[in-house]
Amino acid sequence: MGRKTLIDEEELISRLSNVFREVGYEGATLALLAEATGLKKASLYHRFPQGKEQMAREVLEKAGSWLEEHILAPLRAAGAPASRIDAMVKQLDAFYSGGRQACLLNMLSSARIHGGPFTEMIERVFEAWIGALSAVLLDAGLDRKTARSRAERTVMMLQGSLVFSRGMGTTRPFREFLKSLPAELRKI
Amino acid sequence: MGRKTLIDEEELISRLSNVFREVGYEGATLALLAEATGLKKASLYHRFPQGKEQMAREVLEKAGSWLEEHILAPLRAAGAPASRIDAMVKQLDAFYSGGRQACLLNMLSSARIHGGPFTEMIERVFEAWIGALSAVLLDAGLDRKTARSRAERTVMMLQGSLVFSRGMGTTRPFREFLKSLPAELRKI
DNA sequence: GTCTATAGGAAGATAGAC
DNA sequence: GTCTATCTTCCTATAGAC
Repeated sequence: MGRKTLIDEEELISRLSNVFREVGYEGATLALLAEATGLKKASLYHRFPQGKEQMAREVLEKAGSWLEEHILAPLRAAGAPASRIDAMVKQLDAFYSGGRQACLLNMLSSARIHGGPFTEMIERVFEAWIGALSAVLLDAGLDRKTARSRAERTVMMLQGSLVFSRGMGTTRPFREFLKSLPAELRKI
Repeated sequence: MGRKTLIDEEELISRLSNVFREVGYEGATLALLAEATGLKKASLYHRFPQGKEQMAREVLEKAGSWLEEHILAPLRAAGAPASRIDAMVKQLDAFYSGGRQACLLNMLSSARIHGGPFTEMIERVFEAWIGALSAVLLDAGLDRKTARSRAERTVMMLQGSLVFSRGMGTTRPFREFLKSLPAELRKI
């Protein structure tokens, strides 16, 4: 030992992600990130030569590809719109740990970096999410405008339920929102 | 000069508030806060002996009393529920600068302070807001459970629309949400 | 690949003059 | 009440041994 990888890539990114989701970009000190990963600061720099900004970028990229794989791909898959939406709900529940973990898109959007290196990626993720959700609702028979509007409202309600859950110190709002979502989207 | 107050209380809190709303608690450095207010760090400490934490606390208190005065009191006032809601929408639009400024309740809820000195106040503000909104919807003829649920959803959508607006770099989601709100609340 | 040690700077906070 | 100057602590980042 001493020369081997002590923590695998996936777990490393996941632990870093937890920190950024809890305290945001500025709140995530290298001391916190090191503690969460079990690595020393210098080891983190070996893996991420550009430091904290690179860590946040890779964490955000990972979240984007996770969303693509576990949420968007299933939304585009074959099957009834209703069952595709049920699948999304299940994955969202897991991704946000039943409402206990905040969304990176919210926690990183205030990072005051020169020009904002996360801005573009955050926009892309939001856009992809709403696009895929719109497509399902189109399949379900909604017209283009209504589908887009309802997709946007869904993403906003998800974000809002996470903010509200965190602020109130309970996961109930998030859980109730997820529970009501399939019926909401089926309306009209 | 030199011994006089160069900035009045209200304006001071307002400028500090803008910084916390933009970059959150950890992102709000004393350098930023000093720049925004036109005061030097030492002057800020003269006014806020407990430093940044006190600044954030007073800013949050001010936001709470602003909400009470401009949003909750009008919600409780005499008049048709619909017109009281219209009044709230107008005030919300001003308070969030048409969607350009984030909500303190979101931006301060991740402040990683020993035990979280803001937690309690954030909960209280959310609770008061939803209570007042529920009461209006009760007046409008909704049953207790539905009124409460719709009030919560309104607050969540507001938060979500602000998060989404910031993430997408446009105020459109916030503005559209506000515009649709009166009709939404009138349903059923 | 991980570590200890440390540089260099920015952060929060204070002292004391005016 | 505001300022300049300074202190201390924490933070980001690097050097170099193993």
